[in-house]
Amino acid sequence: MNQVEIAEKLSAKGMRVTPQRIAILGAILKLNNHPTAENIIEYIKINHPNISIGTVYKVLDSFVENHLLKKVKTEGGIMRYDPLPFNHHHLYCEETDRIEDYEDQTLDELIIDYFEKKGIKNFTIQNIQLHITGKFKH
Amino acid sequence: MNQVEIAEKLSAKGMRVTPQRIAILGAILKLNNHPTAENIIEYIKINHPNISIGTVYKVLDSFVENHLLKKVKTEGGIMRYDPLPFNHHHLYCEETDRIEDYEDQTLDELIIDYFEKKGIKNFTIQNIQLHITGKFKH
DNA sequence: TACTAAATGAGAATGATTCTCTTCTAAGAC
DNA sequence: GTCTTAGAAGAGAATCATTCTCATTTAGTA
Repeated sequence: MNQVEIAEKLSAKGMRVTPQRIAILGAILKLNNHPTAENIIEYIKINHPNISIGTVYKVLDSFVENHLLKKVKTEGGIMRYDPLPFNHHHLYCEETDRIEDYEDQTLDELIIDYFEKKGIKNFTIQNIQLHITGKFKH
Repeated sequence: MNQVEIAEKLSAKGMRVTPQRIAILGAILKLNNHPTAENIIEYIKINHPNISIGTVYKVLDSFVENHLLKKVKTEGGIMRYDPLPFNHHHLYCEETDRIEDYEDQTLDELIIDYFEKKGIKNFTIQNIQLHITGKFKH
């Protein structure tokens, strides 16, 4: 996704298009590894040494608010970010701290069907996400 | 679970039985809401005002290492803890920050069967956990 | 081109967690 | 029951991740 496309995404969300925001969203898409704020800061420092840490945190928050990003569920401590807007699942490797997206429409349908029939007492489901832990083979 | 049972659990894991450890694990079981370290500290301060914050963090870490607790997957920032040792799923209410355990053996079998047949390319599955977000009705 | 509300930069502040060093104690040996 | 000691705890400093504050800059509209 190039800068023009990113700018369009921002506009579409009613957000001002600033070089910092383009850089930050671009970094996340390029890194493509559910990065932490620190990963993102390190990455953009190369081409944008003047973007401040506070700005990165504020921009990330505004992206989450505007549904351009989602925070990844991890075991706490440090936030990680996910640019994929549509629902998907995650593969976690605890050894390497690597998180990969996992999409499986057949399984989605299976689970959605199951809960349409069964439901959960006293609970209205809004989203279902699988977190699969294990090991990557490479 | 009373103090004797907690002590037995600690012994069974080869851990020294100390009043602090009994108090901390007891608090988590009593709170029964995937508490943060701060929640736990506040709770045990009532009956154990001298247990230090550093101790609580160290004890929590040792419980995780010894499989007495698991860290809950959340969207980062603050760690929460889960005393249930066997696999289960979680219901998340983002409005209230409430997390409830969800067990569904039928669904477990369905998903395990599915992955036994299908598998995931380049990935060895170790555990599958559902994270269901939505709203509690009370 | 001018204007201004929104965004950014920079660094201080905050909160959550980890670290360090001294003191205490659980549990094993006798 | 006493002694010993490795492991645990207490206390507070240190670190880290994130948030806050205020002055300055700027995107986008008129």
